[in-house]
Amino acid sequence: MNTMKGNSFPFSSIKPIFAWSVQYDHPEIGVKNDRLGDRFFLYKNDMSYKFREIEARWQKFWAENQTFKAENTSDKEKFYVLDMFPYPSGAGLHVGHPLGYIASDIYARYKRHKGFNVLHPQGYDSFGLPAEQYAIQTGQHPAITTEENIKTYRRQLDQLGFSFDWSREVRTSDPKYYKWTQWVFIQLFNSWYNYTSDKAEAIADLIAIFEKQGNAEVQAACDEDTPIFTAADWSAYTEKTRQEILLKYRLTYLADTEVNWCPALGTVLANDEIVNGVSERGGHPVIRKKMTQWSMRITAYAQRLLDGLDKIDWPQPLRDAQTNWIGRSVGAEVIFKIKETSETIPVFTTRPDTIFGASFMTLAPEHELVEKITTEEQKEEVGAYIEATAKRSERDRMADVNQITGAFTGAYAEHPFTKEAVPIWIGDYVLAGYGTGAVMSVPCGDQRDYDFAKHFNIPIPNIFEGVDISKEAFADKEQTVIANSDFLNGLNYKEATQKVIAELEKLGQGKGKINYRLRDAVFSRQRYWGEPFPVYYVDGMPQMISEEHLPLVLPEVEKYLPTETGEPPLGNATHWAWDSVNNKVVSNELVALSGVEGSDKGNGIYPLELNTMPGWAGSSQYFNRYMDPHNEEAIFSEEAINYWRQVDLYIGGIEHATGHLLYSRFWQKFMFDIGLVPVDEYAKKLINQGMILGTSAFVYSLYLPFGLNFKDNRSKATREDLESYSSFFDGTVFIPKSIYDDRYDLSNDQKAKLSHFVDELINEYQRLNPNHIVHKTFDFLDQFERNVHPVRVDVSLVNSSDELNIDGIKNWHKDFWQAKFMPENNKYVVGREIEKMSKSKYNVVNPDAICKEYGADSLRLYEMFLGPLEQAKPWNTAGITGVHSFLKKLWKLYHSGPDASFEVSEAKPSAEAYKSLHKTIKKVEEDIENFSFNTSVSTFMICVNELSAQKCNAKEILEPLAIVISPYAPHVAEELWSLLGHKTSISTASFPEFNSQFLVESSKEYPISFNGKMRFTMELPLDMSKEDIEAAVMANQRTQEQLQGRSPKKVIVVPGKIVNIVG
RNA sequence: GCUCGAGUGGUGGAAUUGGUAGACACGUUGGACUUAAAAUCCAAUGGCCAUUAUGGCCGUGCGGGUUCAAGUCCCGCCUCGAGUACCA
Repeated sequence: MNTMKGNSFPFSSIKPIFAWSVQYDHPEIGVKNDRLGDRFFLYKNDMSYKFREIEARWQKFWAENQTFKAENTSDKEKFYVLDMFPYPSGAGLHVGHPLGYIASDIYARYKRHKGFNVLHPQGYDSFGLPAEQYAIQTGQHPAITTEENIKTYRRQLDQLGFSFDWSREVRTSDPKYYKWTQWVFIQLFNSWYNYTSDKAEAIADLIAIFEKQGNAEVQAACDEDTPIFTAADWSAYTEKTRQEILLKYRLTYLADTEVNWCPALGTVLANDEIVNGVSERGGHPVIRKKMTQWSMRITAYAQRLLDGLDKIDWPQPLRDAQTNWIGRSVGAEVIFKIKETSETIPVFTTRPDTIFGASFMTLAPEHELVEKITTEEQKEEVGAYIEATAKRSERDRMADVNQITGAFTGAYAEHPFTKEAVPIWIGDYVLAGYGTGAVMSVPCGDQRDYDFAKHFNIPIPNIFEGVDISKEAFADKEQTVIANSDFLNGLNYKEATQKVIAELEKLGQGKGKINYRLRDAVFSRQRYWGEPFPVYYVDGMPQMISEEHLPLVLPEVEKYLPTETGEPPLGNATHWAWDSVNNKVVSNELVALSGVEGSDKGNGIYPLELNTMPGWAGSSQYFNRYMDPHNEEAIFSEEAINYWRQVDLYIGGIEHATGHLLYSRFWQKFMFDIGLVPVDEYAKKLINQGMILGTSAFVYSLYLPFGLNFKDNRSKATREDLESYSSFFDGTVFIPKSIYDDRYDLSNDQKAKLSHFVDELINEYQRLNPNHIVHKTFDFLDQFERNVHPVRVDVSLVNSSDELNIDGIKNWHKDFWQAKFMPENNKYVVGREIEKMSKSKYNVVNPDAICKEYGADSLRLYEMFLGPLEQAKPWNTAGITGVHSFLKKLWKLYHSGPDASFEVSEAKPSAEAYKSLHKTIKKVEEDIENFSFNTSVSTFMICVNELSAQKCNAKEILEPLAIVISPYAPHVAEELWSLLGHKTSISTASFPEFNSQFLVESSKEYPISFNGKMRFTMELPLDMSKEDIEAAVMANQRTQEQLQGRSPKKVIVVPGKIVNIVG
């Protein structure tokens, strides 16, 4: 919270010569001011640190001189520093956003000082949902909102003094940019994945293979239902069939995908938009529905995405997240024959060694064979079960894991070895989307199978030697010795697995297999504000618009909601058909005139795709596009990509671990395969900056029954209100137990306050209802939940003493004020909670105010000073005065002249001054290389404190010092640099060379410890021998005092470090 | 449940390869300057004990261990945070 402390003068550049102020609740004047207070000053100009003026001047200078423009050719070595580009939301930047940008900016500036040609671009991920939702509500075109938001972002970024090369700005929603997103999509469409060469290849090559030999020998990533065909079959197929088959191989393909469909809203919902099976907004029913959607065959790259992680310097948690997400598991596919039919069921298992323990099989309810194999007697039960599970969303299914449900199909499979009948069940613990959607259930070795068997009374044969399975399954494969398993008896897990796979292969009923959890990525969204697909449909088959006619620009629509027939918003466009003869977008009406849709006799006008691409489309190639952002002929030139190659340092949040950071690696690998980029990992090193957390404020509002439902704007219950409740409200006031336990982490003071408030209400009630007996009860927690609850309020409306700005609240949230029975005059109980900083949590802190009050350099230093970059940390402005006064001290060092005017001395600096400077150079250099920016800030403070104490004003010290500080506080550094007489930007200066000779010491303050505990220190020459040190220490009187006459057992002397005496 | 990360003063956090725990800052207290305040400067500030000085004891989530020496290494726990979840 802002306090009255610190440099809070409205005009920093002028210093008060006379001033008086009115304090809060001034005892004499009796004036109560609001928090910011009113101050009246008379000012005179002086030479103090005028950060506002300085920062504005240099920001202007950098912009006018394009100081940070990077060239694609240079004698210097290149270095590419990248930030994750922001989504320009309407809320603007909060103090959490710049954290990573400040770190990367420091690094980029440092690398420039170190003589690198640095590429440090910035842009906007400007397609996205918030702008679209705003458009739905207001009718405002998302492009306009987006443009406005970008302006705000740009202003906010500029005021922080980042060294971005803005000439390379990209925006994903700019047709000039998304032209190339569409272009990559076409390349993906025209490619397939060849497992033999282990890379993506042209679809034309695949066609050539099909023409020659069919697909039997082709090892490719393809749909599971791809039929096997010969060359003769291929030539006999119709064009449409061929296209259908090719679609099963393309890296981007159309497929029926199961989605959460909300008919009332006419859109697909993400899992977290559904609560208890109904939509979060509106409470409409949601069903699981198959929809034809574009998908990306990212699974083809599963292994390479895994292997690539070893080649890049990314944080371990992030690599772990991707590894888990890809979820490689090694096992076997086993094919079970179904008795009395010709059908087979393949299952995937990681424990083929336990096959003799398989006492049943379980299929996912959605499994396609379920209908075929279910017997007449079981039809009803199975049908009912499937219907019941279909109603439950995936999320619900996951939520009640403990509930065991299933149904018997009546069918039996044949065990591959024993040939015994294995009953086939269905159960929703088996997921349709993983493996084959079917499992062989081995209850003795898998807890889920065990629970299922117990629940349905299925036998649980034990196939492990000497293990008790009467209570639970035994899943420790390392401890397994197989028994009751024919040829596997006595073998351990490894041997048995090998053997059983060999036997299965002999039978032709299985093989070793590696399975991945990773699923193909759905690439369609039923949204307006995204990249249109460069796709039109002829006879239901997708056709690509040829590359030279890109971009296919997003059409205008009347409204941004789905159409009445449930089509995506683009279905509202009147001009959204493709004239394949003239290669342009034309009116939809012309499609109807083309006669038979798709027929050659028509006019060649076809419907365009109505879905748009997801958010991660544009962010999957932006880092490469920055290298050559204005190229209209190609996504980037060969020279540019070969010069910059890859990102050397990428800074961004870990929340993108399994989204953007995985998809973009996939795109890069694909682009590598088709020869567009020289490396298949685009970011050599990645750092995750920790989140800056916000402190949310809650008001614990008491919500007694009689406080509800005021019809007018009254904030206080009347006698009538209270009496109207008397019939069912017997006077029991439910005192929240929570006041007294720690659920809401209330302080004693808050508890007392809330408790007092309750008492007051009871008194009020009793005054009005004297016949009622009122008693407090602690028993009705759920009543409390309903009656007293924390209500979020904007943090800016609560001061540091937990006082509410009541007028502010009234304006801020009308409903909040009106709906609740609240006490008058600040008798609120305010609670606080640290959580993610977010507009929806009303806990954002805007950097603008801090910039205004302390300046960008202070904010930059402070954000770094908060703690290690990678660590999550709550925002708290309390300490910012520290870094701000550091900057003032720094400024003073260079202003030793009369009236604090600029003055530095040409005189030779002292040895101490050299030492202070070179210590700092060394430490800061190490810190930046290690991304330990917080410790650099304290190093600067130490240095400036030392130089101030030495009264050092030597140019020879202060000039290099400005350079060392400039990556962190670039504005003040530029100003000092120019005061030192330089005409060019400090960013062109070389980082000072560290010279160790200034740090050479002749003696050392040795810590003398006894049994490892330091007792005193002794100053001894560093060139003293071990023996002499020992002698000197032993001769010291204080050593003898410590020993008290005992002779030491041992004396450890580590020259230059420590002396330890063991007594 | 699984995976990863973290536990150090009133607070944020320092502590290279094991070698003076608490750097640097915030806050607090006292002082200087001032009619008064702000700003600035100085001093103290892990806890407990002692105080005439030199001091003493305990301390990095808990319990063990290795070592001359452990915040740091090893073993076993506890707590918190993040991610992920019926993945066969």
